[in-house]
Amino acid sequence: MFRGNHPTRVDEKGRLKVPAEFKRTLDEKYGQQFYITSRDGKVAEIYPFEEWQRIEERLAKLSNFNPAKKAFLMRTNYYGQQVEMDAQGRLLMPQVLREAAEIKGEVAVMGMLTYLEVRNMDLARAQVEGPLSAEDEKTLDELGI
Amino acid sequence: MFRGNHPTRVDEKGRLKVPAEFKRTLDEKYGQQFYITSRDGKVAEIYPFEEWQRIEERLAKLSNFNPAKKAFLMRTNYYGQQVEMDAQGRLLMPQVLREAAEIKGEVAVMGMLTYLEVRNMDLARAQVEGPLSAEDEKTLDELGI
DNA sequence: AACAAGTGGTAAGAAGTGGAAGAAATATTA
DNA sequence: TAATATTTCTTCCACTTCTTACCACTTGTT
Repeated sequence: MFRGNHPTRVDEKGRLKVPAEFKRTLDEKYGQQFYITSRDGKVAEIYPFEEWQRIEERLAKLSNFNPAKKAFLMRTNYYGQQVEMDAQGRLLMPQVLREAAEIKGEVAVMGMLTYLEVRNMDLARAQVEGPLSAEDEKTLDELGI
Repeated sequence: MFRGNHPTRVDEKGRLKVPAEFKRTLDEKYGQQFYITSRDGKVAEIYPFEEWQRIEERLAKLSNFNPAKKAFLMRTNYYGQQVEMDAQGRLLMPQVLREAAEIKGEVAVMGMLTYLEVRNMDLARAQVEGPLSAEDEKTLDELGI
């Protein structure tokens, strides 16, 4: 299960160094194959291939004419590529995605339990600056968080 | 149950010495694993891992599209890391969080019953200086406090 | 004085980085 | 169209930096 933020770098060749903490989990639970994509072009998503296949299975239950399925596949196919980790623990990020999400230099790699999200560090920081809205605090308060 | 303020220090390597008083409770009730994060970037929160999982369970009840859940997870994921205590009773604070909340040198560790809050000592002092606002006093008065 | 708590340093190994060599793809020219 | 040149991409190797686990000392407390 992936949790928390482990900052890392993407070099000029577009290779993302997988943070050691996440790599340990990947090595013991998954293979070397990954599917890297995005559903909005702002955040890159790294799926161990086995996890991506689960998503495909769920999609298979929907008709090929289902608009949500078509829209989702259009996006994930556009940004996506199957990628293998190299011997140094790096992943080559798809170029279209790198350009769309400004994935270069310092990036935040955030654990989303079953997969990883990659964001441009500056954009991520900007997004979390400032307090939660009063409305959001109320929702969380009701849950006892 | 954690209560009160036990000041301690964070060394240049970012290691926070857990005050003995809190460590006793941690040793007898919890494991060595912690989730350290923040919801506002101003105050670090240290959760025994078991306690953090409870929060995750409560969040699981909300839809992934719930704005409060999204905002909360974005922040806690951005600042957060899973951390293990070393043999000397120290916790390595995540670097992004140290920088955001100015966690270095003298800090206040305050017991929040199920978890701990860590603040830069100077900022904490400034925050408690001066009297309570008239509005706050009124609220408390109505409760008979 | 003895023990618990807190602090600092170090060295081995892990993590991270850059670059060179080889392979593949594309372009160029006869 | 085929042969060759050029460029881009990819894989692999070697070096450097940094982390972290451990050890040892200092300070404080009972």
